[in-house]
Amino acid sequence: MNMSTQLNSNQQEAIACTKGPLLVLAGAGSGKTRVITSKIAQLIREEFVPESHILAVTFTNKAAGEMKRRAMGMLNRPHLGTTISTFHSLCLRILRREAVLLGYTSNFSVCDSADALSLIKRILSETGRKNQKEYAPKKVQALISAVKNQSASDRKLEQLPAIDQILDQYDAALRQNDLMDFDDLLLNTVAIFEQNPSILAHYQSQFPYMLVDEFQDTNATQYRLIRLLAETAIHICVVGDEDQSIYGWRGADFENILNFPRDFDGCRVIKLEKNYRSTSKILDIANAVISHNSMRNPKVLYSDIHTDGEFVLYEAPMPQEEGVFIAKQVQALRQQGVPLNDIAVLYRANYLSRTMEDAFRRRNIPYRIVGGYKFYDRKEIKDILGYLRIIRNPSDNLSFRRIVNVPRRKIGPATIEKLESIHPVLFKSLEQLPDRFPRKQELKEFHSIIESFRKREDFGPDFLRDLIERIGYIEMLKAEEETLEAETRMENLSELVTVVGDYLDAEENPTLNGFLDTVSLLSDTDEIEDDDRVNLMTIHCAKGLEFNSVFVCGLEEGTFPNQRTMGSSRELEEERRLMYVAITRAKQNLYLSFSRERGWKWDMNRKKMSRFVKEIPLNLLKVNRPVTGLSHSRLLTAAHSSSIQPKHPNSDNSESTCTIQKGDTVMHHSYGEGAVLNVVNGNRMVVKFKRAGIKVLNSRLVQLKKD
DNA sequence: TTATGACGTATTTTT
DNA sequence: TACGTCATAA
Ligand SMILES: Nc1ncnc2c1ncn2[C@@H]1O[C@H](COP(=O)(O)OP(=O)(O)OP(=O)(O)O)[C@@H](O)[C@H]1O
Repeated sequence: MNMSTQLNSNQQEAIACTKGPLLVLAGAGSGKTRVITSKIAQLIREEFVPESHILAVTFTNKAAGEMKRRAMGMLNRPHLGTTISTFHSLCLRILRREAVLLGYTSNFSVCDSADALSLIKRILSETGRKNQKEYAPKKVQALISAVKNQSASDRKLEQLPAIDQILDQYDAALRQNDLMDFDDLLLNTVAIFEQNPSILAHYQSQFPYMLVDEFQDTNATQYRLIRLLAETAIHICVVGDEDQSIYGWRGADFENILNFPRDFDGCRVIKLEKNYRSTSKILDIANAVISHNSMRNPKVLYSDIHTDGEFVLYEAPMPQEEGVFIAKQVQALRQQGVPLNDIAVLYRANYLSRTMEDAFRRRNIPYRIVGGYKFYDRKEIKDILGYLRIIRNPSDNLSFRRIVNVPRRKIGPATIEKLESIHPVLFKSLEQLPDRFPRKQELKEFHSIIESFRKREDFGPDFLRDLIERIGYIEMLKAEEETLEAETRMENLSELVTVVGDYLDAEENPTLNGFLDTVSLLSDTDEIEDDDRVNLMTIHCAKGLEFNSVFVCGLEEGTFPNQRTMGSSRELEEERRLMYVAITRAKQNLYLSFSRERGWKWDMNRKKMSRFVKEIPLNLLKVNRPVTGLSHSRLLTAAHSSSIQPKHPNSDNSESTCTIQKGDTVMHHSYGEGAVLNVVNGNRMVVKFKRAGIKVLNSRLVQLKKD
C-alpha cells in the first residue's frame, strides 16, 4: 500500500461500513475526503457494486473533478461511470429530463446570479422601491433565496415586509421566461420527487449507494433531497465537521449533522481524530482559536507531525507593506525549495487580493487568482452566451434584454417597453409587429438572425464563429474600444470557441443545451493549472485544499471578522470558523498579517488587530514588524502583552482625513455654499446647502471656506 | 428616443 | 477602480 492509499483503523472502519447510514464526524485534515474517495474504489473493487450505482456529492465542481481523478487513479481506470457531482449539477441533469412535469420546457435555462439580480432590480424599480435603502437589490436577492429555502429569519422578514410580493413577481417572471435560478434547481427536483413517487423510485434505485462530502454546508433543501434519495438506499455516508461550517449565510445549517443520526435510524457515527495534514503546532493555533466558539461540540484532533515550522504574526503600517512582507516571505520560501504551488495567500474578501497582486507583480513572482473574477463573467462572454441562450430558449427575456441592443441596433428601453405590450415574451412579440412600429427593420433583422441559428443543428466551434461574425461583434469591439481592450476581448472570444471545441470532443452527444448547462454551473476555473504559481484566493475558496505554507492577510477588526458580522454572535462564530478553516489549510508554515490602516486610497481608516489573532497565545507566534513601522507599533505590543487597549481618542482619523468640523462653512463645486450640520466617522458629513438643501457627502468633495 | 459623459457611491463570502 | 444613475445633447 502506498502513501496515497494508506488508512488508519478508524478510516478503515468507516470504509468497511457499507450498509445503512453512516456519519463520519471529524476535524480538519483528518482524511474525510480520503474516506469517501477510498470508499468509492472499495465498493467497486471489493464489493462489486456497479460503478453507476454510486452517487457522490461534493461541494464544488472542482472538488468533484478532483475526487473523480483520485478514484480513477486508485482503480487504475481511464473512465468511471460513477456520478460524482455537486447537488446543483445533479439536479440540473435530473431536471433536463423531468422538468416538463412542472410546466417548464425541456429547453429551460439556468439563470445565474447576475441575471437574477438584474431581474430583481427591474422588479424593484417597477414597484417604486428603486432607491429605498432597505430594499438594496443584493439584500433582496439574499432574502429571496432564504425565503425559498425556508431559512429566512423573522427579523429580516420584518425588515422587508414587501418581500413576499417581490418574490411572487420574481418567481412569476422566471417561470414565464422558462428560467430557473440556482435555488430552483434544488427545489424543483425536490418537488418532482415529492409529487411523483415513481420518478423518485427510479432515481433511488439508480443510486443505492450515496456519499456526501462537506455535509456541514448543506442547506435545508439539500438535506431534504438527501433524505428523499437515501430513503431506500443500501448505504448513505455523510462526512462533515461543524467547525468548518462557513456557508450559514447561504442557508447552510450545520445542525443537519446533529439531526442526521435522528433522521436516519440505525445510524453509525465514526469519529476521526488524527490529522495528517498539519504539524501539531498548527493544530495548537487552530484549536486555540476555535475553542472560543460556544456553538460546538469540543472534539479531539491531534497530529503526529512534530516538525518545526514558521508561525509569524506581522503588523504592517499600510496594506502595501503587508503585500511586500508576503512577497518577501514567498521569495524566501522559494529559496528554501518550497514550490509556489504549495503556497497560498488567503483573505476574507476578493478585493483584498489587489495589494497582494501588486506586490507579486512588482517582484515578478508568478501568481494565480483562484475563483474571483471569472471567465464566464466577462461582458463579451456573457453577451455571446446570451445569444446562445435566446437561440435555445426564446422565452428568456433576461437574455433578450441583454443582447437585443448589443451590438447597437438603436433598440432602447422605450422600444422594449412597446414590445412588452405586444407579448410578454419579448422574442415572440417580434413575430406580431404591427405595420408601423419603431425600429421595425432592426427588430426583424435581429429576429431573423436568431431564427436562422435556431434552425441549425450543428452546434460547435463553427456555429459559434458564424454567430459572432453574423452579429458583427468583432466590428463592434474594434469600433468602440481602444485596441488593447478590444484585443483581449477578442482573445476571450476565441477562447470561448476553443471551449466549445473541447466540449464537443469530450461529450458523446454534444448539444447546445448541454454546453450551456456545463457553462452555467462551472463557476470556478476548472482548468488543471500545473505551472508553478502562488495561489491567491478567498478562504471560502480554499475549503478542502491544503498548502505547505499559508498566509492569512487582512486580519483586522472590520475586515476579518467582517464589519457586518460583528453584531451577531452567530455570524461572528461563523467568521471564527472561517479563521479555523484558513489556519488548518497549512501543513507547515503559517503567516498571519494585518495592516494598521485599511480602506481605499482616498479613504483610509485606522484598524485594530483582529480578535482572532488575540485569541492565539502569544508564545505560539513570532511577532514581526517592518523597520519603518517601529514608531507606530504600540498597538500590537499592547494588544498582545496585556488586555488593555491603548486608546486613540478620535485623534486617529480627525487629523489625517478631516479638518472640517460641525458648524463650519464649506464650498462644493456644484452645490455651492453650505453649513456643516454634522460629521460622521471623520469623513462623511451632513451639509445644509443654501441652494441644494441637505446632503450627505464625503468630506473630500468640499473645501473649507475661511471666514 | 437613444447615446454619451459627468458625477456619485460603494466592496463579504458562492453554487 | 468600476459601476450605476442622471442630465443633457443629438
Ligand atoms: N491514513 C492516512 N495516512 C496518511 N495520510 C493521510 C491519511 N488520511 C488522510 N491523509 C492525508 O491527510 C490530508 C487531509 O486529508 P483529507 O483532505 O481527506 O482531509 P479532510 O478531513 O477532508 O480535510 P478537510 O476537513 O480540511 O477538508 C491529505 O493530504 C491526505 O492525503
